[in-house]
Amino acid sequence: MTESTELLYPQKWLSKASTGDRVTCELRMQIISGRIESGTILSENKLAADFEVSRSPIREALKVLASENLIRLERMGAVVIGLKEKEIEEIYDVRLLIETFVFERLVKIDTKGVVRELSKILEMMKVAIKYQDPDEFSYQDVLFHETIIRTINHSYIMMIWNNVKPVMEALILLSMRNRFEEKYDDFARIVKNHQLYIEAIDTKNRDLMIQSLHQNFDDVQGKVEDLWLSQQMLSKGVDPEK
Amino acid sequence: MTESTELLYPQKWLSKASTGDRVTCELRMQIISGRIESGTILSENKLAADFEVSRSPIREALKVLASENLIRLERMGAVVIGLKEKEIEEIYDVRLLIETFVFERLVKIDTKGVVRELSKILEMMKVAIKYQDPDEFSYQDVLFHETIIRTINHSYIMMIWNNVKPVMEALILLSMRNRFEEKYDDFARIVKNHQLYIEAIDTKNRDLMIQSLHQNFDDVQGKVEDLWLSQQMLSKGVDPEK
DNA sequence: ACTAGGATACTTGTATACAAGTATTATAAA
DNA sequence: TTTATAATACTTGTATACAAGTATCCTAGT
Repeated sequence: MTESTELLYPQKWLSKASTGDRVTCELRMQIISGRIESGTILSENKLAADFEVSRSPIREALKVLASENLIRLERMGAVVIGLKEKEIEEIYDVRLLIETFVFERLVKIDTKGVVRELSKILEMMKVAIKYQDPDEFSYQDVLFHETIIRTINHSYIMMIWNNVKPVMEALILLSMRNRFEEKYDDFARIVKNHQLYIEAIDTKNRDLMIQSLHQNFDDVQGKVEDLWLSQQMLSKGVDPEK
Repeated sequence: MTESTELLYPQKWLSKASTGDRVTCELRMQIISGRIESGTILSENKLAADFEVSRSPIREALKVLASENLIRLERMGAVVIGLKEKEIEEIYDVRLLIETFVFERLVKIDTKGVVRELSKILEMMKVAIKYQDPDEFSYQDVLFHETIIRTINHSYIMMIWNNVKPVMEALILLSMRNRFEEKYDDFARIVKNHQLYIEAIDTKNRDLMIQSLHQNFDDVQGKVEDLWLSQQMLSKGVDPEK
């Protein structure tokens, strides 16, 4: 497989990243986007040849992706698992689990600071929409949720977040790029949901928070299937089943 | 630092493990036990010299320990974080989070199989007590909870478990070794709590489950401080404050 | 005495070499 | 034709070499 295909991960996010990190991010995107199909067996040597790097950063990347449940390390080669509907739902479960836990802590502390911070991020998201920059929008979206989580200062919840964050980031990135081209008016709703989330935190309204959290998920999940289909058609022609 | 100190991690659990895994497990135990104090700066070269292996398995170990929040990888060296009270409580949070989630799924499915399996494990735990084998007991204890979690077939919950499991394992291991020497009759209560847990799953009694989960935590947590003190005195003499 | 600058001894990240083990394939014998 | 065996081409795991960057310490100059 020659390297004639373009890179999926935003290069400007990798300005100071190591080769290992670059490989990790790019491989992750290729797996989640479906460019590398699930079931594929990856070999360290082959990947090293494809990426034109040594096995060291490749090994590093595979370890990370395995910890994210995107691949499964076996005796001979790494088997690509990828993200199917089941996995997407599971990630949703985890995110719901994390953020509801976080919310329970948030209602006990002063949230003025974080509300202000979230408002700023939301403004940034609006600007990203205005200038039609899906990558910037995705970055701010992920940052939005990370900011909320970081507030409660819980290192082991943060650990969980750090494990799901890259996958979520990739998922949102792909979804947003797709929608900037087709369903541009979706973004008004997304912004509104985030506004609702901020309000929930500000007023410490538990029900409102759950509601906006679910809606926010629907925003991503609803269009994921479209994404797959387009990606799959792009990569292997037709056959949209199985 | 010459290697005149004995190994903390059960060697028989490492029969087919790679050098990297051995280093990971041993380093984890040394950090959690306090033999390596928090704040210590670890260097790859020094560790490689101490363990008499190359830097490759050391690097692997440090990456894993960093993902478990036991160390923090920085520019020059890895800073040991370790487990203080705060971290222990956080791990407890995560475990409560996971297992309550799991329970909500369990009540919706047939639990005959898992109840039987758990009963078997509990029998094994009793045997381990009878023959005063703290390592075997700890193994079965961890297996008990893993079995519960595995039942719901949720790869991303499993991912979280896989991240906290090694830390919990080490914690339980150290705690149990300590208690086999001093508070032998604690085990009757532990067994009883596990019996309660099984019953909760069998009868799908949510309250009972929460109750036994909390008690089970108290079993571990209650004695953790003793453990620290003994370990700290063992490693650096006196001074039990700060 | 004190500061500036450079040599030195670290650090990590990547590439490469080697060892040991496993799947595959081809060949030879029944 | 089928089966057993041996050679080969993989695989991963570990060790080592090298490059680039950073902290430290020592020296020289003021």
